[in-house]
Formats: sequence, structure tokens, C-alpha cells
Amino acid sequence: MSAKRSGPDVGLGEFIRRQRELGHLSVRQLADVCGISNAYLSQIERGLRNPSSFVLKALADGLELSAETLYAQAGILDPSDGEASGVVEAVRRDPYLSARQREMLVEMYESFRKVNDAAD
Amino acid sequence: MSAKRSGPDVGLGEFIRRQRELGHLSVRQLADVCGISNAYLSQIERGLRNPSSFVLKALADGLELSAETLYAQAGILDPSDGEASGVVEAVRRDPYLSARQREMLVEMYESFRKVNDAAD
DNA sequence: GCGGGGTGCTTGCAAAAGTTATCAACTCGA
DNA sequence: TCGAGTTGATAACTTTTGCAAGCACCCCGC
Repeated sequence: MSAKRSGPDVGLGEFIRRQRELGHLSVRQLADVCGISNAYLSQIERGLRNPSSFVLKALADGLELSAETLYAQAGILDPSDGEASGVVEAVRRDPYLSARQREMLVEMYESFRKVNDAAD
Repeated sequence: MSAKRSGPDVGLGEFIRRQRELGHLSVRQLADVCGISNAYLSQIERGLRNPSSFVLKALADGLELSAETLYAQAGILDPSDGEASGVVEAVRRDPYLSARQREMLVEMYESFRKVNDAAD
């Protein structure tokens, strides 16, 4: 069993609360904006509940921060992932390749870069 | 509007199944890697269940693709970064490749795509 | 004093997520 | 042709999510 048993993630909750307070919103206000109940938001903030993907997305919208940021805080996304649009990233993102094919393309690309570097 | 009530998202399920088959994994194998039950993975793939953030993350890991890709497919993350930069475009844009190398990478990529298409 | 409206928090309960045990259909040796 | 092993799907069950309705508390107008 590896899928990180849905342990109440206090860190995420605290982060959300901090963000909410930074925006001078009450629990009810943010909950309204997100389309969830005030009770539930309170529980999330105190780490008693582990919000689903959809609620997390709604929270990111409500707090006006990128979903990436929130997901990174939740430990779901690697903080470094979201940025550049280089070849490697594009290959990683391509939904139509197998893992093995991705690997081959990346390797090929990097070997090219290496060769070019040496030939300077 | 609210937090998009967990409508069974067939698109995501089909995408996961496709990725799994591209990797030549059985339902049970991928489920094991992800730390979830085979039955549950089967239901996710058929759009009967809506996986939580943690399961989605585990699936991304198990399928060896970036979490962004999976989240974009799930309609949770804006595909804005993913769609705009295809592999071919990224290769074309890369300043460190020779024309010949570019050609080779693009060809390789397209042959992969072709093979995958046929291998259905 | 007595409301009313604001805050955050707790408590049941319906509805999903997720599991275990099982199924029929298929393949592969013997 | 007979198991033995593997495939994906189903049934029945437990656990968690998420909400409606309430709690106690505080501040301001009357």
C-alpha cells in the first residue's frame, strides 16, 4: 500500500487558512466563493478532512492562486514541474507516448545536446 | 457554479487506460504500483469513479507521466501550458539542435505516434 | 437588559470513494 | 482436455467526503 493513506494533511490546511486570512476573507465567504460549505472548509483548514481534486481546484480559484501552487503545497505536485516549455518538458507532457518512448526521445535529445556542446 | 460535482469523467478514465495499455501493464499491475485495488482502478478507467488527489498523483507516478498531464486530462488544471507547446514545436524552437537533429527527433516522435495509433 | 448578524466549530447523515471476495472468459503447458 | 494462472468486471461492504442544521461566542444598535 503506497498511495499515502489519506492522512489529514495539516500543512495544506494551514496554508489555505493563511491564504484566506491574507485575503481578509471569513470561512463562510471563501466557502461561498468556492461553492463548498463553511463547515467543510473549516475542517479542511484544521486538517480534519482531505479535499478531493475538485474541491482543491475550487479552493485554488477562490484564493486566486494557481492550482499548481496549491497542489505543490498539498505535496501532490513537484514544485519545480510547472515552468519551462523545453523539449524535455514537452515530451513529458505528451499524452500519446508510452513511458518507454518518452525515455528514448529524451535520451536522444540529451545526447544531441551533449554532442553539440563538445563540438563547440 | 460550484465545485463541479463529481461527474464520472469518462475522458480521464479512457486516457488512463490508454496510458496503461501503452505501458503493457494489466489493471492489477498498475493498481499494485499505485497502491490501490484492481477493482477500483477498473472503475476509474470506466468513468464510474472519480479518483481523489492522492490517487491521481499515484496514478501519474505509476504511469510515469507528469502529474500536470493527468490533471489537465482530468480537467482540473488548465491545459494552457500543455497544449500550447507540442513536442514538434518545442523541438523546432530549440536553439541548440542542428537541422538534421531536429529532423531526426521529429521523425522519431511521429513514428512513435503512428505505431501507437496502429497498435490499438 | 434584549435582539440581530457576524465569527469559527461540532454534529449527524446521504453520497461518494475505496476494499475484499468473487465471477466468467481467456491463455498456456502437460 | 484438464487444471493453473491471468485477464477485466461485478457485488457487497467499510470508510471518507461533503452538507444542513445547529452550537457558543462576540460586537453593535436599540
